[in-house]
Amino acid sequence: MLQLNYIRENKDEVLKRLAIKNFKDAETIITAVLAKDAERRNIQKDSDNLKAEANQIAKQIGELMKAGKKDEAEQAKAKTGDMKAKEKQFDEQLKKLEDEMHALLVQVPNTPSFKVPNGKTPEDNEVVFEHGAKPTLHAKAVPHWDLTTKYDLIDFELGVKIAGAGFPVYKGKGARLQRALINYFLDKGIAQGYQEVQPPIVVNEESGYGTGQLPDKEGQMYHVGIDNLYLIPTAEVPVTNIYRDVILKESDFPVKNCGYTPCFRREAGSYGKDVRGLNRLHQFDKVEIVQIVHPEKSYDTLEEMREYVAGLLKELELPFRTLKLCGGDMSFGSALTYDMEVWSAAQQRWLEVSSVSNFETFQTNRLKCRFKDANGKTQLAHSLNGSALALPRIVAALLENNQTENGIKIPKVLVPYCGFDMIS
RNA sequence: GGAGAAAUGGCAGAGCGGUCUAAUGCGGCAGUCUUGAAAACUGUUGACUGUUAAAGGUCCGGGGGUUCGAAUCCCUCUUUCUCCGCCA
Repeated sequence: MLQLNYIRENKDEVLKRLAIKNFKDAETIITAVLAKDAERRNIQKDSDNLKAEANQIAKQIGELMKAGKKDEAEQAKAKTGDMKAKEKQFDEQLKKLEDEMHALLVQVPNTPSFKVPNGKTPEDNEVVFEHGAKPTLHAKAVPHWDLTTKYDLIDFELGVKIAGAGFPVYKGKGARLQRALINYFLDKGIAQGYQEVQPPIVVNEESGYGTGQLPDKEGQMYHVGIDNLYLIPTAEVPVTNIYRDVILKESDFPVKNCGYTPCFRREAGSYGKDVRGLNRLHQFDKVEIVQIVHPEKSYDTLEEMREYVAGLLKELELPFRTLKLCGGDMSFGSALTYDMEVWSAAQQRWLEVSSVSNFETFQTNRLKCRFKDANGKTQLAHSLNGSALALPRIVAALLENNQTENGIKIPKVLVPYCGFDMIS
């Protein structure tokens, strides 16, 4: 959520930046917010004055009672008259205005960094880095959904029987490969200075709101109605919410956490080749990295995180490219996002396996995650996160790219984790 | 799931209707002393809002109520602890 103060003082800049994100109603909403804000501040002033007066009288009555001057106390009581009713009226007006302002503000996406390229669709994203040659496959090469069946690694139909489409059952070496990847990603994260955490995989409303999934993406999450909990769509939600209502010390920076969790996404409305095989699932595994940093450092941190994820892909020997997302393709809360895509050789397409974003103060403002700066002033920290990495599409690319006539080769770094070097 | 108790500042803990702008201790920070450190002593030490700065306003788990006045009384929700039951 954007900071009200910032909007108040930089209206034109906010509008200019929101335009990069192609946010249509910017002018209308921002103007409405500022109008309500001005009104609220006026009423607040009147309300505060009234309360000050009432406090004064109450104090006097206290002193009179103590001195045993009952009559004078009664006279003072009479002075309070309709103050109480007025106070109540002010409170109601203020609450109404605040609610209305809030309802408007949560609709406004984050202002993108000026580094964000203009554009509306994924085609407008900017390729900033490309690594590795696309492999040439043998003549009988097939997509991963055929390989998983051929080698009995993943049973999609069995998952349909147990839960539904999009909930695969990993078996044998397929399951072991999953476990290997999770351990590999976590070990790398720890080596990079991240603290490993195992958070809850359901969250309450407040947490969903804190990182921006609510109210914006209500329909994308599985909801446990009876307890009013949401299955997490990413570890970002519980891990970032660790810092909700926390005031950090400057010496705590950088706060680095990583965690493995299953992730659940309803993905309503998806269809076709995008959801074939492992391309898009309702439940999948992911290791997430999250950092809370000093505002001046957040863009350096973003680059560091991008490099880190790129390093993982290099070690896995997967051809990949890095995209800087354009205004129209960025997520709601992000100020700058890099997507990492691996080349899936049998499908002949790029698959997104990581998204690394700087949220600046967008999340921390909702979370009230702050720190005391050198001058002793509290200010909002910056939050960032990235997938490092999401498993299914990595598995898809590994299987497809490394298939030979004799089986599927496991990349060197994973062999110690898998306990085998070939799936055959 | 049943019965009982509790929730106060970074922590411990007092306050149970009227200077509470919340005692006291610990911790943190600054100073004195010291070559330096420790100890001791002195001072300081929350968040939000508001203002050029102040004044003022709000906050004692959340929400609501009683009252001229609520940390303190009432209702409600949540959480924690103790005992019982069930259980990986």
